[in-house]
Amino acid sequence: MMHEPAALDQMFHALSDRSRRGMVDRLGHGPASVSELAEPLSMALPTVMKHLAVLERSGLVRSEKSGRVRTYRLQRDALAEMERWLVAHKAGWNRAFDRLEQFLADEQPE
Amino acid sequence: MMHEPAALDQMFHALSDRSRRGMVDRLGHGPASVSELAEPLSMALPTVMKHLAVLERSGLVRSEKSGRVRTYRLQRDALAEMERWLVAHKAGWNRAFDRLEQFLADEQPE
DNA sequence: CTGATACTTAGCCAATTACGCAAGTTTCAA
DNA sequence: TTGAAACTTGCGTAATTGGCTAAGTATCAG
Repeated sequence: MMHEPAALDQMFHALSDRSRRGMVDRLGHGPASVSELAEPLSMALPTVMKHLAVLERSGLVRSEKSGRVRTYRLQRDALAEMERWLVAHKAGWNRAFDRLEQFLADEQPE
Repeated sequence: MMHEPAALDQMFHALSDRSRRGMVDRLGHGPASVSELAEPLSMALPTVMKHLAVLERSGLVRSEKSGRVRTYRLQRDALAEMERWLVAHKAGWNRAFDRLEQFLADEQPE
């Protein structure tokens, strides 16, 4: 259960920035070029590229260049690992509160 | 649709560190004191406290002090927001690949 | 060949983060 | 009241981030 690969670090980190989440959002509507991704984000192009590099390192997106255009798209199954973690821990969350309720119930039989 | 509160930043960031995920994991089994959380993590206490501060700022956990012991516990419903984001975007992920498949099907009628 | 397009690379900077050590502070127990 | 336990605070340092400008490189259109 302690497999927790470093990839998880990268993915959570990648999504901890609003601009990057915005890019992911955009890519959910289909592949896009660097400038298309940059357009809504009042930021210099090199800054956008750094964000894209973070996303790509995390494995959430991938890109390929054709001519002078680099196209980014979502990486299939990339969310799987994060989802696994969240689902596994949601269980823990619930267990914790179940126990709390149990405890309260025991404390105050009224 | 662009509600994306800053809390999401904090939560994703909080979970982007393996030690912090470990603490959350531990708290899934029940509340714990600072030293209990520190014990398995070969780190100085002040370092552990900073990690805990990050988790608490994110809203994922909360703590209260009684006597000289501060007890941490998971914050109910904290994962809800992250889950909402992930679920919403998993849809995007799937949509993207549905379209890709459609495209490939159109391109190569063979 | 020339210029515009679409990225890339190479710095630079301010702010934040991650970590550690050392020295507090507050409780609790004897 | 003395000492240990359990945090807390206060630094200091090194690395990382998120942003920029300026100057490349590589295509593509004419």
